Amino acid sequence: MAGPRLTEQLGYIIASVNRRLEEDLAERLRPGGIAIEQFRILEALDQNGPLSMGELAAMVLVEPATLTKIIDRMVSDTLVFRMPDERDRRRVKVSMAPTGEAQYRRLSGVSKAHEKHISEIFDEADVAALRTLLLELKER
Amino acid sequence: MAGPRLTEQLGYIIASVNRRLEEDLAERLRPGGIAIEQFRILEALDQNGPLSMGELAAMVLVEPATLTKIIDRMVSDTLVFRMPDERDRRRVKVSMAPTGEAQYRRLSGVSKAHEKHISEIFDEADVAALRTLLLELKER
DNA sequence: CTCATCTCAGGTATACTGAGATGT
DNA sequence: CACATCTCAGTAAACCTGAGATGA
Repeated sequence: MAGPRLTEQLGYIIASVNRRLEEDLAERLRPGGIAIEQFRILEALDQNGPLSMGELAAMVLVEPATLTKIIDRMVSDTLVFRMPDERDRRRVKVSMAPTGEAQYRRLSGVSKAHEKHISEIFDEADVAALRTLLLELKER
Repeated sequence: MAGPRLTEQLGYIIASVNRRLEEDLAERLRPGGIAIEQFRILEALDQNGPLSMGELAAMVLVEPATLTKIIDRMVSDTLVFRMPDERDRRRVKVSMAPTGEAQYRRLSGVSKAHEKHISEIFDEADVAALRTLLLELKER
């Protein structure tokens, strides 16, 4: 009748690992004085060009209402700016501003270092296996 | 020079998966009107008996200061109670109260169902592999 | 008119930090 | 005295929900 032990549950293990990794990443971003979500936003914009609020919220894993406030702050800091989407004027597109590009360039080594930190724990095959399994889990 | 794509980074993938799983778990717990952290606390106490605030905080993945407030609420709801640890009186032990046991019993099927939901995506070997890889990542 | 997209506002819960109290 | 454990207070950011504005 007893449930599975907490520490053996996959959901719990993933939460722990996620916590650890976010601590590591936050630590690496601390000198830049930028939060993880903001960093991911800059990264997403750098890699995809301008994105709508909705697309960005899904990508950065925050609620739309929360993203509104994050972007408000980033606009104040002139990291990004908003623009109406001319094709569908309900949408608001977010673009990288020069300050944001500079900021991102300064921190762009962080992702690589962080990923490297992770991969040093495993050999290549394990990293690949882990990625495949997690991606499968993510899609469902 | 470009960093790894956001959506291919292991850290990001784990964050996404974690988010999905927490949504699923929160959904299952909604009828019981209990949050994930509180549920994990009840689970930890059920499986280990009374734990100190420090042990519990580590297990439930929250800061000690945050746990203090969560336990305050749970004490108000008579789910758990605090007791001084007689061997080391700096410590505060948290114990399950009868209401908590009843509440947990009512929800104890949730963990199993949640884990089952996860494992249905994979075959047994994949689940085992994933668990092993994540545990390795967790320990470092 | 219906639906989609985004913003806003109110209330609740958490994170983080540093300071304080108590005990080892 | 140094150190560990827990609590407390203040600030910041996030969640959730529902309501509103705008436009397809």
